[in-house]
Amino acid sequence: MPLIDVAVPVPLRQTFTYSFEQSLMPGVRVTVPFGNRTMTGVVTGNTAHTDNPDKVKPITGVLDTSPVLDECQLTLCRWLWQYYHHAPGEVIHTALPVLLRKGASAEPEPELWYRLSPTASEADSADLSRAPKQRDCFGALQKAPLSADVLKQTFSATVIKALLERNLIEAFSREPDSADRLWTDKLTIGSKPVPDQEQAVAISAIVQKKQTFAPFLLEGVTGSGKTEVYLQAIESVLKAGRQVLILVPEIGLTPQTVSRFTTRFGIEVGVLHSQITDKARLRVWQQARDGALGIIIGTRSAIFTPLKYPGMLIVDEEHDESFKQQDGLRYHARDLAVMRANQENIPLVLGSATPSLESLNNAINKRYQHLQLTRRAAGAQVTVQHVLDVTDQPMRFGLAEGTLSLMRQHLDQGNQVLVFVNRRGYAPALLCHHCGHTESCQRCERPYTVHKAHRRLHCHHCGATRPLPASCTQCGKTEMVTEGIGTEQLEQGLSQLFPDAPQVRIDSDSVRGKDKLQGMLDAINQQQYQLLIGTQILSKGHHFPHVTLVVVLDCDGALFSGDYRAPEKLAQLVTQLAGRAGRASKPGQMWLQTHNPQHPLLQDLINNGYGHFARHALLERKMAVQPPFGVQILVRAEAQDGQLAFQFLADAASCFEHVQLIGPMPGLIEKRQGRFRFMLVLQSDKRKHLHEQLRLALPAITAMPLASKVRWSVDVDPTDFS
DNA sequence: AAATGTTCGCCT
DNA sequence: GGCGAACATTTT
Repeated sequence: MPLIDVAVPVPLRQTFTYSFEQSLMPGVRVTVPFGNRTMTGVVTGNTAHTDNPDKVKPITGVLDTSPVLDECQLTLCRWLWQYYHHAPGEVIHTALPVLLRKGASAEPEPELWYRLSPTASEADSADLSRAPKQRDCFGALQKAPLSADVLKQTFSATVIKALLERNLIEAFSREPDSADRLWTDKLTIGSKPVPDQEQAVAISAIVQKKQTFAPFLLEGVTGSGKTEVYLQAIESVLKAGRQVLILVPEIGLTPQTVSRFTTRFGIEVGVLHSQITDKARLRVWQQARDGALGIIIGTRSAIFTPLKYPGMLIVDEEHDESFKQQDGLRYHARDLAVMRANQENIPLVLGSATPSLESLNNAINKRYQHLQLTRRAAGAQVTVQHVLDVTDQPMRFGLAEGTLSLMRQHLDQGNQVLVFVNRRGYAPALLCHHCGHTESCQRCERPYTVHKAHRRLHCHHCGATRPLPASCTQCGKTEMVTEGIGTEQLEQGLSQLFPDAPQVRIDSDSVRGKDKLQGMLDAINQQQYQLLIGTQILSKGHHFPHVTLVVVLDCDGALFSGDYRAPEKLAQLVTQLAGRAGRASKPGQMWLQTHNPQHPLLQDLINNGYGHFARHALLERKMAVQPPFGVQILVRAEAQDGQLAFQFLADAASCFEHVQLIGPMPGLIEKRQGRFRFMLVLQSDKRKHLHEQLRLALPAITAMPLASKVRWSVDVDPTDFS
């Protein structure tokens, strides 16, 4: 009997060998006995040898006639479990839509359709004269049978139900049409602008590389028309009958983004994001696999979407942190996109106004072809950036006098002003004026954030909340004072200082609910508000043409953070924010409040721009042998008893030779949800060597007695050190 | 991870 | 001796 390797969804770094009467195609789902239960696994290969022949059991069921993972996807999965040192079963689990993990059929379900019942006749139509809706519905079905989906767009469920009860129509099920490449007929190219010279160069460079692996870094300042380059490159791929997969950051997938593609090409676009239902996700997966969709646009996990006719991959805003998964299989979708494009032999476009240092380095080394858009289209304007020294300045709600008078000027001219703070809530801490005690979350040992609107304290690390205390929990005195400024307090303060300027606050608290953000953004651009207060969300993808002044409240935190990536993140944020404001007739300006106006990073950024800053930052990384010049792998551990987590990492550390070790040390957030967190950084200048060392050490680490007592995980190429 | 089997302390 | 909690073992 042939032996078959199966990836079973358990957190063990191995596949399991089963037997079956015949060999099976890799990528086919099977049910297998596992311990005392049965599980759904995926065939990864056929094998001749096994180390434990006496343990081999037979496969009990085969779920698929054709594989749910094609050759290319399986290769990517193998790469994933080796590169990220993760359990094969869990890798395959993440690569499949939820419903397929649960054993649902991978083939499209028969659709529900309606037609006239054989007994119905012309005369029945007349009987319906007193029920006009039913008569119309009957009339529609007289012409041709219709699918339930289509019928329900015009008629309500009650109308259909009534006709069914009268036995005038009947339901039947029908195999869905094979829609393979039907979109090629519908493809129409909407009106498009003539690209400028830089755009034209970029487009032709990409279009040339059909059906070959070719990575591009498209570095385009905001307003330089990156999207137009995407659109015209996509056009050429679609015309060749090939599919395009586009990855966007979590926050960037708005109806507007999608409509840019539908209006240009007139074809349906498959959309994948975290909000979508399991059923809808499976449907897009099937349609993409069957070649029924020309364009698929989605967030991180969309990188696993199968394509029948792969033509091109695009990662927009490639620097965005949301492309890196921060739990389970900690893959980076941008890096996986590079592997995938290589595997599928198609071009890959990584686009950003503020490219990651990793991608920029690859472009400088000529591993990626570097395409630059430096000119802004007519109508866009450079926002001038300044530093505002707040040392010894009297501050009101976190704003210096100088800042306030600037704001007054811009508001008086009828323009919009955007104030950026990176803290939600009213204030980041509540303390006792008498004894100095700071109210802190017991589980995280971090100060609570004050939310005045809800009259509660919230822990932003673990989500715990409790009522706002009237008196100090330590000494019982009732004089409680807040420390620091959050969006909520700023909103309140600014309404006092500028009572005539209508204002709006945009942070994850105020935009809870799916269409709320869009509504607020529309209202802003219709100039219903003059003063915009908000967090990160404001820096992502939306344009504010009436904003002429951007104020960043405090950038000192990022300059002296324990996270060596913090300056890069600040530079990206500031540059993205600056790119959101103003237009030709109303140029914008930006002021960064700081206690360190002479800080070289700040000076470089505002005087020379992100591109220069990033190249300089790369030099510093090179000297420090930090990524992308050095390789890092993080081993994290957490436990209720901090000593156990620390000891586990200390034991793990002793398994390595010739690897630079940092730690074990506490995480940037030392305690979360009642567990103490530690990390061990493995570092080397040679990627292969580090991975080899870890591969050799992992069996020993897994076998350590403490390994089952603490929660631990491996994070390759970490971006977050909390 | 999850389900089993094993050990051990405490109660009557 | 009986019971449940805590801990250890196994998974092909």
